[in-house]
Amino acid sequence: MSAQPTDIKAHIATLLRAALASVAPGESAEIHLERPRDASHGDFATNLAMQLARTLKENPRKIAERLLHELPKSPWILKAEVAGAGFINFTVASAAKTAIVHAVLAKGDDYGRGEKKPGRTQVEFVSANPTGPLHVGHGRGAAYGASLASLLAFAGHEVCREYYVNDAGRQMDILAVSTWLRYLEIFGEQVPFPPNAYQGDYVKDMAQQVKEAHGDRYVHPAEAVLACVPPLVGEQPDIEAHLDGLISAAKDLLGEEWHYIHQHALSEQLADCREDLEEYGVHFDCWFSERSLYDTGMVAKAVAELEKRGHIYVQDGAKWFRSTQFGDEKDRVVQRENGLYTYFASDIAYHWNKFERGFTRIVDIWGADHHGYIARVKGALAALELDTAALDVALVQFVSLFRGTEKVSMSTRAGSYVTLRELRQEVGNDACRFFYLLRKQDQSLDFDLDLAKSQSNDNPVYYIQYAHARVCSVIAQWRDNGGGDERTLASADLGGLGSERELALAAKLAAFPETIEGAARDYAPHAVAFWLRDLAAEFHAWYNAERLLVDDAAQKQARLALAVAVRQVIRNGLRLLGVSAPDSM
RNA sequence: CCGCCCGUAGCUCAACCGGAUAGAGCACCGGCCUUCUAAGCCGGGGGUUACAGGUUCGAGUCCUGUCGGGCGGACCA
Repeated sequence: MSAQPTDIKAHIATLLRAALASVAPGESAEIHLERPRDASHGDFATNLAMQLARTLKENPRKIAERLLHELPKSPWILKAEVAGAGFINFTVASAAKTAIVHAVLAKGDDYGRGEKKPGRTQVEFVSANPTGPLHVGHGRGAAYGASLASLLAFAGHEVCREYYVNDAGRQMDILAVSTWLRYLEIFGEQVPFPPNAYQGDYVKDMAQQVKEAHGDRYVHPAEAVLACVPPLVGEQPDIEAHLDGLISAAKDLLGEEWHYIHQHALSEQLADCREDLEEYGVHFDCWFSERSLYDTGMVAKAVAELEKRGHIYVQDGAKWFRSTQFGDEKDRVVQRENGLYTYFASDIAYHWNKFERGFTRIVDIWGADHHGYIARVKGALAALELDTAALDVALVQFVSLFRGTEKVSMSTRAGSYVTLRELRQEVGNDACRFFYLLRKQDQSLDFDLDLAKSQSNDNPVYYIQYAHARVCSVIAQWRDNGGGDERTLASADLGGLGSERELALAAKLAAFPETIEGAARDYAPHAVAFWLRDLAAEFHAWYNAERLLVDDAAQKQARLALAVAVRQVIRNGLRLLGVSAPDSM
């Protein structure tokens, strides 16, 4: 008799391959085994015969019969039969199902971890401009990116989590000049604050910090500032040009000291952002500076390389990348008439740099409004003869925030938004992370604050955590009543398990690794969230139907072992989602 | 006008890269606490998967078109 297989699914696949070899030699059809929703269809089902029907030109049921006839006997298969249009359904022995409990307890935190995969994956996410607090939209990108990265890592990939810091653009200049104008206000120099500058109170806080550190060192008379700026006149004044004028004025008047204001604003906002994310349980391995791409000449080098390869032309004084040759709908400017590079140019350099750092898979997580950007970035990679297939872009749809039925408008510049920090304080980190993950990232999300707050006790995350806490509670009582060390449960005799619910639970635990694999493949952490909800539901049903602390010692051991295995899998799953697994609630 | 993402129960969403009778939660109705946490369990009603074609053993899933919604279409980022 063969040794009991630790992976019954793989065992069946092996049997099927053997049958396939004798029924259709040379056929290399992929063995696809699924777990039927309907219990009457057994524990596993394959559509192999239906797949073969195409090439063999034969009735799928007949093929299934022949496969079944050639299927090697196994003591772990109780029944294998043809059903429906040509499915082969397998029913496996109880012992082959419950064996998973030992596997879970032996592997512990590593149960579900995939084999180490070759290559290096980078996941870049959030990457919000460091010009103000993160808001609820960033919260979704952060929750998705962090969980996806954890999921990929757990599935066996080497993963690097990166935040791209946009510290080189006009937005940073606007933040710096906003800070400076608030600083001037403190000293009574009234320069009208532009409506398109950053309005938030945090700007005033930074201005105050500058004053406390350096006194009036950066003060210039309001008249001197306004003298450099074209006044706002007419029906529709050009407020953008006015703002640019203020930036120029600030640079001229402050000289080298402009950089201090600029740097102060940047490092303050970045530190705030980092702290916010760490509290949220979102960690980055690398904070990559856009400005460094300019400082090291990478941007100029990237444009020069495209030019060398003949993909650049000059028109109206600007340099254009011929992205239409690579599937984009129009060509794109990389260097403006005024000599400044565009954001796109630094992004080409950035992605080239990602390849140069040795990543074999690059995952960019962008807001859905950037979707038009994919074609041009891939086009640039193709022009540089880099592997465009190595770049995957996951678009995260928008979050609309509601207070009841009232939609909350969100604008960073206007300063009217709910911050991620406020959201976390109101809803809690766990519920917040989980709520975001409860839908696919490519679905737009209505986040009702009132609902999230009032329903926080009905949030499914508590349902899952409760299952975990319940097991902890039972184990604590068992231990207090002389049960001993729970580690002894790892070798418990599982013969006491046999009810339908127990076998279904064991089968569910066995499906965890393939759930991880599928979720990682599809970039779909939400699949883990839904799966955990199902697991918790099966556990709660069992818990209500049957006592764990029964008198029969052997049965008690077996049930407790199953419960601890469930707890372990919940813990492993929640960890990937960035949600805590509390011992009590 | 063009491109991308969508359209599934009253609401919010799933559905194993084409599989068997499309599933959950919320809401609604009815039951279960002197025993391990009732943040729980058990039961019930609720669907022409926007619409029309096509591909095949089989379509919510793939293709075409129509309708409806969201987001894009800067020498902004």
